[in-house]
Amino acid sequence: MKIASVIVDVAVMQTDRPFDYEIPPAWEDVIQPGMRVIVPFGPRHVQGFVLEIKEEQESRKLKPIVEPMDIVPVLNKELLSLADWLTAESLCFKISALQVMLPAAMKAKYSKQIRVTGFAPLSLSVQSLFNGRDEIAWEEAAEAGALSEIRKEVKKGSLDVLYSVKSKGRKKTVRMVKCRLSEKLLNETVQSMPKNALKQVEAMQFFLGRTGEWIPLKETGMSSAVAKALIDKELLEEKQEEMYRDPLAGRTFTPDTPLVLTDMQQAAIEPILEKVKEEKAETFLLHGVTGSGKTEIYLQSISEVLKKGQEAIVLVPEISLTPQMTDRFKQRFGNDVAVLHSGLSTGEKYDEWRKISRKEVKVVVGARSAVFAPFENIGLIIIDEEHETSYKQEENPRYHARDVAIWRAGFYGCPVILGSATPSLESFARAQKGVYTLLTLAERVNDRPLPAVDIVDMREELREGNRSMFSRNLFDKIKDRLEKGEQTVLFLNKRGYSSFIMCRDCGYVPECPNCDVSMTYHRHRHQLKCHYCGHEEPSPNVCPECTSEHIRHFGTGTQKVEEELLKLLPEARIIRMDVDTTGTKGAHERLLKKFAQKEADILLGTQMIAKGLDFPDITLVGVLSADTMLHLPDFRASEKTFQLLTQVSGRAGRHTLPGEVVIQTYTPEHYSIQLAADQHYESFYEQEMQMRKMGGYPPFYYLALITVSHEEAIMASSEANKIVMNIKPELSPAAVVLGPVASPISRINNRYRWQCLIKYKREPKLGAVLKQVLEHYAKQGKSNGLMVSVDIHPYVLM
DNA sequence: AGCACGCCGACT
DNA sequence: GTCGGCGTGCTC
Repeated sequence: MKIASVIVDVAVMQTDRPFDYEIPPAWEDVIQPGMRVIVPFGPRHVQGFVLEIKEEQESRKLKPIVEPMDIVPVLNKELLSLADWLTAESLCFKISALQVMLPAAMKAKYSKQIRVTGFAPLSLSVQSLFNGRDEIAWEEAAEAGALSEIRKEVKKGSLDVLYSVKSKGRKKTVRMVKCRLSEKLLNETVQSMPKNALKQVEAMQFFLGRTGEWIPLKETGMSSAVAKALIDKELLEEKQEEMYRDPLAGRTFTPDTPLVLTDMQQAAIEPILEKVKEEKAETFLLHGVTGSGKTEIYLQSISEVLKKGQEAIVLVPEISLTPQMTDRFKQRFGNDVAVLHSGLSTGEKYDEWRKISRKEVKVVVGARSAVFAPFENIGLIIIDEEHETSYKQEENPRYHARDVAIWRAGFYGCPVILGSATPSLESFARAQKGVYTLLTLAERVNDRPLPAVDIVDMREELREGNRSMFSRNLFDKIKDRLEKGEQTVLFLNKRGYSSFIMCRDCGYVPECPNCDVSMTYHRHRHQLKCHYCGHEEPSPNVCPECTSEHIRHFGTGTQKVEEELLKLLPEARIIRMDVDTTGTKGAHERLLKKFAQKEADILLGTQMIAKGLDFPDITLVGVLSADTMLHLPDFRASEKTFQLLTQVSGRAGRHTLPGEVVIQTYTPEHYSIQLAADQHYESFYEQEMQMRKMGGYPPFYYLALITVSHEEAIMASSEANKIVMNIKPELSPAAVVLGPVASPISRINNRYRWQCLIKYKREPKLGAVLKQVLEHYAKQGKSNGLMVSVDIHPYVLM
């Protein structure tokens, strides 16, 4: 008999293995590895992925597959083995690794119906619930509080529970109609149709000269009632045609042509093209200062790949997946490009995915998850802004897109380009060691100078009596640009946009009742919100501790900056970009467009404006507080600060007008600020490498983070201790185990969190040991309420 | 994760 | 004596 081994859609340790199912003879030629199927699992039906198909001589009693969910496999052999690797690397469940490769629309949606069997009579109360129908939704019975009643009926055999599985996403279709008559017959019919059927005659006349042609119903102008009548009369025929939702509808792209490369660009692209030609896997680190023309190198490398009939994947950080960026790919490669980003609806993403899967496009530009694009002949993978932390997924499977890209490139034998003006220390260190090949673009295209950078010591400002958030230096320069009609970008180096409130009299700061974090103030709704558990409450007008009315809205959010700016420069036209103003679809694009068209003088924003902005009239960039990020409990704080400041500075003076940058800080002596001002990557690298070496952090050590949580602090800490005791003897003496200590965020959702950090260089057994820990707590933990999670190569240590 | 089965307290 | 609480164990 033919047997399929299937991974079921139940993400827990106990079901994290293949289950065997009989393939019914009817599906024997249909079902293949990589397909989704519906299988019975216990009393219900669930979605599953076929891993392999086996032929067995002896028949055994297995449940049969209910039905396939796909006509062709959604995951090919390569992606299936990538899932194996992901599972092992990130210690996730196999099902999570499989799901992450597919668009959300292909997740299963489960529902239950209750059906009358007719085998036995129904009780009166249940009869009235069904009210003549022979099937109702489970939820309806639940709402009516009739579940126990229903259960009894099911036992009696008078009712049945149906479990259904559906794919979430729908293919979008359009109704098409065609006239079935010949031209001659149509003419006659139009004449002979009853005169009172005016609309029908009108509709049929539309088809004169287009008989036999499929036309979207919409274009014929007839109503659906008319269409129905004509179809019933067999004058028309209809069908549903599958179509793609078009996220770029109404946008046109002026095709562009390759630019002439500078000598430096030429030198950088040659080794890449060579590997493309040889079809050899090699990872290049393309280190190019801002404005040095990395994108053109990407574009021309891709061109070469397409010429060979191969495909290319381009990863871009979500935050810079702006039209400005994607348009360049669209302009160069037109309809060969699919774009995947979070701004698309589930359906739109599904459509883009299908275009890729059917090989209707050759290039994918997208955020992290686009690294799983189901191409089968990849010739190049590019990761732009390689250092961005958003390439690491912070939920299971906790993968890094860079690692996945390199794996896939190994499979297909193709190069990977990691591009950045400020490479991550990990990547640059690998380039130094020769693991990656370093390519350098040291100068801006056309020799445009890097902008001049002023560092302003805000302590000094304060000492001299300037208590505003703008230093005199920055303020004068903003005023100057206003007068000259040039543009300014003001950057608030702050995670998010949020502020908190504090009582000025007693210093009370409202904290989330469930989590150990202060709450975020949302001005538009005058609410306090917790970003970790979602708890919300009205913002108090009186201090709950001391009843003082002096409540200060603390933390300089962009809104506050905007207000103060307007006070000082009422004539300035300001565009504010933060989570509040870019929440709606397309808002991001709209605001940037406004700025590009010079409808504003100042663009004020957070992280999201640090990248990709490339407007000729930006001649001033101001960083309001460069060091807010520096004091986070994160060994990467300096690196992040350096990267951000360098990126932001790169926004100024990219065209003919020279640029200036003002960086305001309370710690002007810090090397990450000093060296970012000098745009001196190598020096920063050297300096930071020393710090990492001393601290025993990456790239000198790898990290693994174990987090233990429990409702009782004691339990979390004692179990974390036990774990450490158990792990330590399994590791080599070279490994360092830090902690356990309480997590920086010591409580989330009423669960206390303890963590321990393992630093290691080579621990072949570590994966197995950690898996054991997870398995142990999956069994035990369920009853004692303990949760344990493991993050290999973590980016968030909180 | 669901869901069934099973074993103990408060109700008609 | 039954209803329903949630501990335990299983799902090809």
